[in-house]
Amino acid sequence: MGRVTIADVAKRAGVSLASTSRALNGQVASAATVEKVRAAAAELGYIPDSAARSLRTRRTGQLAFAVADIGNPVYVEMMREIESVVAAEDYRLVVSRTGDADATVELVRDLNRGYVDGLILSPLRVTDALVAALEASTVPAVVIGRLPDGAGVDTVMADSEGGVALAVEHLVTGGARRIAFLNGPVDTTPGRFRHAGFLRAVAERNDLVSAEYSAEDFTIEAGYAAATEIFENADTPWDAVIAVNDLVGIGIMHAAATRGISVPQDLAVVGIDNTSLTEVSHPGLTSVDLGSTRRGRKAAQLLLARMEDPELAPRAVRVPPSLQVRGSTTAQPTSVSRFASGEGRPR
Amino acid sequence: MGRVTIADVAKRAGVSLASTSRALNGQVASAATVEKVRAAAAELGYIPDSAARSLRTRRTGQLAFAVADIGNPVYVEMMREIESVVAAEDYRLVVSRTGDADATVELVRDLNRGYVDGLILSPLRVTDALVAALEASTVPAVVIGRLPDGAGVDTVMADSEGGVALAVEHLVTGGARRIAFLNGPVDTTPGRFRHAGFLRAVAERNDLVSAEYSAEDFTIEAGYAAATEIFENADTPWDAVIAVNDLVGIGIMHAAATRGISVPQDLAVVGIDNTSLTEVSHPGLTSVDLGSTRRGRKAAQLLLARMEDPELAPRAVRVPPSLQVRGSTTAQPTSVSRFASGEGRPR
DNA sequence: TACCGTCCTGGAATCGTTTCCAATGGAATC
DNA sequence: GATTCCATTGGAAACGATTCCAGGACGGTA
Repeated sequence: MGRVTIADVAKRAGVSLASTSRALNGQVASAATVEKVRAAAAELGYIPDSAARSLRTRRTGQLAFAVADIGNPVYVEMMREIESVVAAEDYRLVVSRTGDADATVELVRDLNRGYVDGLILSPLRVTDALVAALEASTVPAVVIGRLPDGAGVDTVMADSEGGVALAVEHLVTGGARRIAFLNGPVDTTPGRFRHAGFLRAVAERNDLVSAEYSAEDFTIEAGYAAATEIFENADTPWDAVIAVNDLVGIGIMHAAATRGISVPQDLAVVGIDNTSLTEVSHPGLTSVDLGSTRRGRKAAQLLLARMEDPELAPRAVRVPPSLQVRGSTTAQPTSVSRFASGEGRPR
Repeated sequence: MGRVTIADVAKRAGVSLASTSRALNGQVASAATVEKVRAAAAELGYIPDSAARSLRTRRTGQLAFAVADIGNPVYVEMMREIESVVAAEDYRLVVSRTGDADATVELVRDLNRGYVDGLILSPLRVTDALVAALEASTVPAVVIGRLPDGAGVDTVMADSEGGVALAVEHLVTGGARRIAFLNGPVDTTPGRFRHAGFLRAVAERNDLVSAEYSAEDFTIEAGYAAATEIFENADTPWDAVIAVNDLVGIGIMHAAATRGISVPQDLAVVGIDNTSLTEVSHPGLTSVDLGSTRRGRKAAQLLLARMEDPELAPRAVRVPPSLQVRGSTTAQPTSVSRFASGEGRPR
């Protein structure tokens, strides 16, 4: 015995194929028919075939989430949130790697195969070709990040500038005057905007000494290497360093520990993203929360809304930042006690 | 103009639909035909439809990876590895949550919808119904974890017992005699086997004082709470604690820090899974590596092999454990320097 | 009784591919 | 020149669902 199809169910129930389909899908059908069909389907253990249904309905019940590196906790947190939002609407989540710029464009073009009903994309680098592909796509897409003004694509963006300003303000309030920014690759969206935020925040005050460095990647290792170099060569002993993300921030803290620089007494460190890592490090890493889970949720909601009504005007949502202060910027011996109290990072 | 179908390409190329399909899929076709078809397809921007293809070929090019909680770094590491293995064979990855026991069974049954060609499942709890569903499934599945002996399903398992034994041995060598085990929920696969490993390892020596506790969940928070309670009530000051996983281990270290217990001098802590978190904490967390990435890779390979040949006899692969020693068990001031050297966790 | 409207029903078309199978044409062999 | 063979080809039948559309049954009203 092979697969049980709807035809088998129809035969067993003694009604037509059409009626069977209607009965199973809650379309118009008499109570008697529904009853017979339900029973027959249950007896046979009928399970509808996705491919056939997709072919006919032009819907897959799947959404894609594409990022550069699923290893980065910030993407994991987004994914979790997105999964929970779309699962509530019975969508499955397909994960993809964006790869390099060409691969990203290829990924967007591939949407036309129709293997998903929508895409949430968080590209590290945005090219013209990518924007064009997104605008041309018949499959709805939402971008988490920044697109050029006027791009006809839904986006949800973080307020990097505002977030970094919060960090600078916090550090200055704590007495810091010599503040460095350790960026990641500058040709990326986060690299560019977080850096810009730092420049602006620093420019707004005239009592600060500042400089920008950059790590080769958004990783702990790269952060460690870059920080080590800074510590060795800097003629200015920095009061504080703001890292482009938490991973790089952790790398800085390790480098400091290795050289006997104590955090936060000798050096304050601030990360960005407020991932769960901030609570694992010791001391806890003060971090700018750019709302990754909220961005994930927002993106999922935008996508669902657009799939509902494709004619909607493109929207750009901005999620406000906040600062989560931990031990890496203030000497608070009880800074780890939140595990008992349940405060801290939003879950 | 609507979707471009293969019929449009056929017309444009001036050949039959059948020939067009063959030409595009590298089946037998004359060079001239291939050329014409290629050109026509390119001009029209033809992209084959996944649903139609799946319906006909009974293949989707998708695999599912199902775990309890994508937030746990050990699953993220597995997923990364799995993704890279299957992407090389042009498979996409669908992520699912296992949820509770019933939901897991439901998930396996759902495979019969045919939305994926295979499944990699890492269930926290294994029920008879789950095993039955897996054995009955027409879609190949591989389980990362333990199934009852004789279950006709491919599995890849960690050597929890061996791994915990390594940890005990390491601690004893370091001088520890009073060793506690902080488990997670005991009715889960990892809870059960890691605990059993501890009991056996301890039983093999007669000079040890030991006890087992359990945290309510496999999280930092639960580890912190349980450890705090242990520190408050224990009449035995423990030399070392082995945690059921890294998250709980980190929780223990935080609890220790809060109470002024210094690690590793007053208390040694060992985690399990050797996730990236072990290098974020300070000091670094010594951890039993149960080969999560290798298990992920193995699982992916087993799955691909079984899809290739469904008649294969079920296989059970065991991945050997190792111990990664870090600062939480030995006072090594340079324990964080590996970021510079590139050693440590396999990537 | 005739007519109309409502509610259900089933036949058949359709979604876009792949692939079976019979047919064609030309080259090669005798 | 007839026969065999091989390489290609195109028509048509799947794959398994949903949905259009015409028609039948039935009840109510004139």
